[in-house]
Amino acid sequence: MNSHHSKKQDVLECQEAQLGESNVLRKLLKSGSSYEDNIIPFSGATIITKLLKSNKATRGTGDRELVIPRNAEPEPLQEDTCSNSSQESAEAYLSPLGKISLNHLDSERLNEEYLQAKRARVENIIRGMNHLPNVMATSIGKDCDNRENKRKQKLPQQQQHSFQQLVSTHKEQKVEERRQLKLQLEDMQKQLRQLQEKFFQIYDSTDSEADGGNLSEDSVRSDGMLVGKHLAETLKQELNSAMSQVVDTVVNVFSKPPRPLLQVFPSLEDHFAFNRNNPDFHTANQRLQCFGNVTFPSSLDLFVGVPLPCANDQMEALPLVVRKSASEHHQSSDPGAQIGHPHPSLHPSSLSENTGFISPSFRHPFSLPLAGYSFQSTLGASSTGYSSKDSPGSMDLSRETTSLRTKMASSQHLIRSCSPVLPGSTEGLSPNHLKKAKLMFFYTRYPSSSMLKMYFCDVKFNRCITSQLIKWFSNFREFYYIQMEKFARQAINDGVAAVDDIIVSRDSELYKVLNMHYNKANDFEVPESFLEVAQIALREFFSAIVAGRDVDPSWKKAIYKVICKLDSEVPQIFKSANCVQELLQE
DNA sequence: TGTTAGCCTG
DNA sequence: CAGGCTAACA
Repeated sequence: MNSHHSKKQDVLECQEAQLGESNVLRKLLKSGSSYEDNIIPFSGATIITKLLKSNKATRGTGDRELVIPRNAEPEPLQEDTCSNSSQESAEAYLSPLGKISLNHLDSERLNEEYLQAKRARVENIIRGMNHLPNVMATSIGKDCDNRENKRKQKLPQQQQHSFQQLVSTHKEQKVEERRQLKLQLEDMQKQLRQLQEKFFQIYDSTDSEADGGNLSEDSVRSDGMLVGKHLAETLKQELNSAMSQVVDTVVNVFSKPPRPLLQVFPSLEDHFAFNRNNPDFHTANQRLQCFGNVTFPSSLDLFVGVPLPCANDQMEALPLVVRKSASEHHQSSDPGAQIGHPHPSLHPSSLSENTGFISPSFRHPFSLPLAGYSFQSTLGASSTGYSSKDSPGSMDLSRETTSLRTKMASSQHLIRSCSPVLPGSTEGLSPNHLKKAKLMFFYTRYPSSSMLKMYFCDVKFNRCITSQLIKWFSNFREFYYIQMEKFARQAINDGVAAVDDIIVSRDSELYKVLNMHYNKANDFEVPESFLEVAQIALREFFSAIVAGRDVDPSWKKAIYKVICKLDSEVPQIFKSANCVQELLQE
């Protein structure tokens, strides 16, 4: 897996050795598949990780207002008693049902505790920064200690004070702490920026010959090295943005009464979405998973030195690999069971084969299509929906294959994400359009060109595009009828006598083959009507062959005539530009 | 004459 | 899946 370490990474490592710098950004880029696990506690990377985690938790509930920030808490180190106690109090405070009726003193106290929890979190972050390379100032650590003492001083005695005292001292402390905290955070942000600058100086020095040191969009796209820079540049922006959020949010938190149900950090969706109307818009979950599971080095490895294809956007991912699993599956089937016989292992909701299609032209290098990635990396080959009867050894091989396929898909995706993308309606047809067309085929085998124009409204139609789209459906039909004939003949060979014995269900091999072709990821629920039409078509072929009509060279035309009348209405959702994403989220 | 379906091939 | 080709059709 790591045998093909990239030149890019070697360069990075070399430069790192020269400068004697361990680098947060590099860690982000370099960390392996268990990205989060490998991060050294309190390294700078944890900041980002925690930010991401907080968002993950937020998104996971699906209801931001009800998110309890507890989920977003940075995990304290065991020896970090300060953080621990603070977190405990914060948790007690944040318990949604435990403390409903509060008198004023209680709320003041809880307010204080809440602030402490917030401080602990910030300190946690600051500590993280303190572990960064030498560019980070040491003053932060001191501040942290001071503040720890301060908190210890004023922890328990509050209840002995009079109400007035409590309020006034409290206000003073709050104002003072708020000020200090703000300063610290801004300082932190500045230091982080310095760190980033250093990182990018390294980058600039390596490819200054290539682009004169400019970080222009065009140059960034011009080769694999620059793609890496593009990625890093984006990361830089994200870091900056994240840090600003931290500062703003914490300052904000300290300026307002405590709100247990506060959303601490903005969701990644807001953070990364370039344009919701863009068909390439990813769900936040996908993006989150991509951060959580993506193996950056692999991705980098794979696109280093690879020319960026711009002209042809249609690259179906590794059909051979997919077919392999399918053929293995077929071999395991009873030869006589090709039609209408159940095969229990295929689960309709399997999410595994997502790599069958590469989502098109994502602009954000981190927006990897990793919904499938995490499943695959977790479940391995068994998640393909097909049961494997192979030996453990070949299981591993198959697992490797799956992993490789996933990575290559990701890398292709990355490559594509770096090709120039025109805003608005696309010039050409993207892989997503192809996927959409395939899904539409489940409803219509013979779409008119006017219908295609209606359903692909995000496409700038011209003669070429229209004929390409028509050609697609022609190809779909071709495959469809070839399968029909094949399975009809097989049924005859298998001794099926009556047409009525031919049933096409979701367990049928015919259906599986078709599903594999038009719905590789198996993430779309195929309409029942498709099964009915397929059954009719299969029976037509069966009858024609049995009757010997296939001696006529044009014997299929009669069948086509029947099938073309059986198109059903394509759901309105297919008119949406990003319907593929919408459909597959269900 | 332009468009499209279908077949064959790579 | 795309390209090339033919035949059918408007």
